[in-house]
Amino acid sequence: MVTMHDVARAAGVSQAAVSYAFNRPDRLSNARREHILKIATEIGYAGPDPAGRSLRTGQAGALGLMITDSLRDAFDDPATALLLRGISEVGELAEVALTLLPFPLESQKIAQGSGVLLRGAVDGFLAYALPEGHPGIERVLSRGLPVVLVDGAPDTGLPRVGIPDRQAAHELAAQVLAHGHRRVGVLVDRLVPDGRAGVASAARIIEARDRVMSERLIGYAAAFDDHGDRDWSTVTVVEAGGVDHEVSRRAAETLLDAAAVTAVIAGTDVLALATIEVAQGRGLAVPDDLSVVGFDDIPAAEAAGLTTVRQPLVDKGRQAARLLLEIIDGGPAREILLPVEYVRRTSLASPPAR
Amino acid sequence: MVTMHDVARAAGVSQAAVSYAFNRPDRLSNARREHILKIATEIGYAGPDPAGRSLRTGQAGALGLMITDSLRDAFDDPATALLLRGISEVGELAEVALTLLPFPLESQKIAQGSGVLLRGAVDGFLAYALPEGHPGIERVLSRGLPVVLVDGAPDTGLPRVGIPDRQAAHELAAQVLAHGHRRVGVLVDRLVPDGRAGVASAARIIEARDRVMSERLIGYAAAFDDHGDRDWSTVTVVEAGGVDHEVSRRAAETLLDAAAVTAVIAGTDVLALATIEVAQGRGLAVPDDLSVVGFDDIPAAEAAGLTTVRQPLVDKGRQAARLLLEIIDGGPAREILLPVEYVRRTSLASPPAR
DNA sequence: CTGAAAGCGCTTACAG
DNA sequence: CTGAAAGCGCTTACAG
Repeated sequence: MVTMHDVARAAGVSQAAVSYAFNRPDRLSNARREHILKIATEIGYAGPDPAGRSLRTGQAGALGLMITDSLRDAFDDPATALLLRGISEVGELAEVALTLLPFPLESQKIAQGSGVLLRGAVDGFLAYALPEGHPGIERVLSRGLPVVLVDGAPDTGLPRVGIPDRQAAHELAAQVLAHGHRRVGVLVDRLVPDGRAGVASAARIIEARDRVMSERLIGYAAAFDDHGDRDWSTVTVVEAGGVDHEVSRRAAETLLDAAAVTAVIAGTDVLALATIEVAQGRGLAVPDDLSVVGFDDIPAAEAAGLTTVRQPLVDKGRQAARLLLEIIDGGPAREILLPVEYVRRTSLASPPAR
Repeated sequence: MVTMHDVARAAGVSQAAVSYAFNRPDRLSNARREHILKIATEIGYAGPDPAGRSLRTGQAGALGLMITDSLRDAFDDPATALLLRGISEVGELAEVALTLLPFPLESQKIAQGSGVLLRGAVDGFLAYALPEGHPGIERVLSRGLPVVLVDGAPDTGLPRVGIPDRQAAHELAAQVLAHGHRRVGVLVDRLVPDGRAGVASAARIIEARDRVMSERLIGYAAAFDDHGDRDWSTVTVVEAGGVDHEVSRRAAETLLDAAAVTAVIAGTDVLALATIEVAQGRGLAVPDDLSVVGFDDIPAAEAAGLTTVRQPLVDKGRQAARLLLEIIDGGPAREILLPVEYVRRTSLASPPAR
């Protein structure tokens, strides 16, 4: 490997001069600088080795991304894709790399202290939708690196970017109830990251560790409480156990099999769109036979006429990356709450006159 | 910052012992190891600092991903998402991180030697669909790190994972012609990464620097040549200038405005699906009024009944990541060609009897 | 504007 | 099974 030292010798200058040639053009005369750069190219030196620089400066030049359990899911989910877009936009501007950290599911590995989480050379972490009590957060915190939560628990004291999930869900469910629906089903992607799927018991709902889903559920339930004559306890909640299209469809099937509902409140647009598909496959017209509402307003929601809650997904990514960069630079930890908006389209109507 | 040295002092052992406690459990007695680990936790040492380890071992523990110009696009494109899934699957297994390298569009920056491309701490690069002559490749190569091309030029001598684009395109176009189409239009995402959109001149097609698109064009043209009575020169080729849904739709509009075609051969499924949308918006039935074929077989293709070419997108990612890992480990550079398959659905039929 | 020197945190070959 | 020592490639405070 050609090092700075080699270039310095070949160019007849000190090692410091070579470093300056690459990093501090102002500290060298132009001629000197160009001479050094020319020699460097000649002997095949591509520039300072990141490992050396990183050790010396204490900066990695990269942001770590902790995404739920598996990266696989991340690339499957439209909402996540938009978030990543916002994050990478900022990363690009700031010229920092984005490091996706594979997250071994076996928490034993994480706890042991092995794993990329601890070895990844990053300056800080963005933790996306990590379930509560996930050992990853703790380990990362123990490295002493800044962490910004995205869609995480609102009460940890950690800097965080999110939306008012509970209120938005409340408002949305209120709309559904205002249309007169009495037999309502709810779909969530997952409550506890154990892959379990199917009708969720009350206990399961209480032990939910995915804070975003649980906040939304609280919002839905609150809307029922507002009405004296609607009973949240009659609502069937089905958990998909994942975020992909396949499990979403299956969850919709389970719900439609389990209860004769006139409206489905889906915790995400992906679930809502899968529900519309499944309903239509069963010959149910949306919204005439079945109303469906979602959450997120992913791009595909519009074409499907889905009534939903819009959250600024790309902007959430941007804000999160900026906040992390700020904190790395010594800025204060703070919480950013982004605005949401009820989007009325055509998938919500009054229940069919039976 | 708490270092290994601090732990060693606190535990009353040598620095080497601390290193062993974390990296080579077999070189220490169990009691000793546990004592060290306990002390480490007590004084807040989370494990070896990646920067130090990286400098010492010469390994970064991360794979770099070079994706066209902007990461933004990557998260927009279903085919890329599947590729990333395959890559991350392997990364997860091998416990290496995936570093997305923001790619400044201004090639000046790259040429200057600044930029994350040179600073990113990675052990090798996966270069995805990089246009020919892109300065990034050269710079990265100059770092002396292994590079695996994914969907790149087939004749650079660099290790590469791809598919037989030309033959597959040839076969697909042959199917279109066999159905009797004479007025055919072609859609490509981009030929030259300058964002230009619209009808592509012959010169523009020749100067194409996106090798995948140009290979597919060659295949299409070859199919025309096979037929004595079809003239490739009458084919209108429209370039979208990007990969997202919006520009894809616009390209379809441009094509349908420019020529009265009975069939559209789209260079990607995203373009094909956009074409179907636009056609239906104009009151054209697919395939009765207009046949459309795509390329890739992304998940959405099936529901749309799109006739296309299936390529194993996830597997392409897996193979590429594995190959890069192999080469980093000293394995030989080689080329992997993945199989493709013509997928007949309903979007291709005979042209309407006029 | 330039150079000599220290040291960032770690791993490993070596000697015991 | 254990420890002392070297050195990975770099940047920067300091002295000139």
